Amino acid sequence: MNINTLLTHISNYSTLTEDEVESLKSVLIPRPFRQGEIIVNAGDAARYMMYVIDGYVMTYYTGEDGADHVVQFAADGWWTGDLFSLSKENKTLYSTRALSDGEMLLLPRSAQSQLLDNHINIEKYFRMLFHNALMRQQMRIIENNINTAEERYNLLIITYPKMEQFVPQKYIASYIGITPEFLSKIRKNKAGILS
Amino acid sequence: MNINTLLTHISNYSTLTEDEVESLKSVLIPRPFRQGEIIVNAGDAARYMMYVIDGYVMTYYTGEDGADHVVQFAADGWWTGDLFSLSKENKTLYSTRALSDGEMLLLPRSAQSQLLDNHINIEKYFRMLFHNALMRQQMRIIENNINTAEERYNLLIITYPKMEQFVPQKYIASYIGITPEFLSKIRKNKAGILS
DNA sequence: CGTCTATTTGAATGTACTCAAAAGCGGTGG
DNA sequence: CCACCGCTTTTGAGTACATTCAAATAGACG
Repeated sequence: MNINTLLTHISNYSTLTEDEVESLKSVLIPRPFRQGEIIVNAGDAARYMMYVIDGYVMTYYTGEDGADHVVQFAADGWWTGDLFSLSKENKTLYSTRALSDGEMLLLPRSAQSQLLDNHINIEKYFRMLFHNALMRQQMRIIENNINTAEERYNLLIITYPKMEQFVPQKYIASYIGITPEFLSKIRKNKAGILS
Repeated sequence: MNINTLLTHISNYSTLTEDEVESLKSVLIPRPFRQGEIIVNAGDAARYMMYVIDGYVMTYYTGEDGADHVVQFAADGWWTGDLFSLSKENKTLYSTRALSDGEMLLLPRSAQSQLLDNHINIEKYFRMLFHNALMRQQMRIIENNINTAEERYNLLIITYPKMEQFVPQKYIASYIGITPEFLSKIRKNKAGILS
């Protein structure tokens, strides 16, 4: 199992002791996945945090009307899904689906609680991780309010140029909060401008 | 200074030692505020996290066009503003403004770093605080995409009924991402239905 | 009371959605 | 290898949601 990518990621935030590294290694579960596979289903017990080593996944919320709403895309080097694994909630509200073949590491809920309680540097890592994620989400809410759909789309493909190559358009549409039909029209306009 | 409200809040998440309580008390700065006062201005050095003891404040982002966008309201018992005080950034992107007279506790940036490094239970508290805030923000993004402006408004006043009494409508409009004019029309429709 | 700001109202416009149908595309089986 | 199936994307017409701009009204505060 290639845990190095995660250790490198952690080292950007916090310095783990040998002991902490070993404790972490001992509880992570490698989990390969295939394109299209549903890795976690909303309503399941909230069991894992997931760290993507290779490939692409997305996490989405299914509304009362049955429509899916993409919350997050994740590529290698990203944690994803199931923040609720740490909270009081038993069930996760979100589903996670593979957009390509790949592999992730699962960090089980109970093991994570143990790690956090016993290893201050791991606690620190997650504190900083959540803090950064929170700042980004806050900015995303503002950007959603300020920008039109077309501007949100442009921002997305500038920030993550590779995303278009592996994410079906309808999921991109969902992520930026519009219908697939309307995204198609936006793209058509852009093409017209460039030609 | 009334720090008890904060200590109670912390005790919901983490149990502090006597020593930790003393350390925390020693660095908090009471800060009374008056209605309309700008407590923090965007572009200022990111100096404090703020915990509201009494009264109401809001935190907002000023766009390139000069328009303000409300990020968060905070009443007593809420942390607010300036998440960036903990990050690498030197300047805060957000301004904080008092919506009523009241009082807050300031937790200076440097003191907070010290506290987090030296007191695992305080680190744990903030980890859980950020984690909860992150879950809420994620859900807010989804709700913004799913719901119309009218539904977002209804959701807000059901969740925080008292808010209408002290927050000017234009700020509520900003928070839910619409113009003040359109919020006025939404409210007019509701009144019509009720009469 | 007067001034300043917030809110309301209305008309015209722009942005995004719905619904329906057609076209494109990838995989599967014959 | 091709024909078909299911799913995604495109296209268009009609509609709904939300904004802009301008003007009138209402409230707050000194």
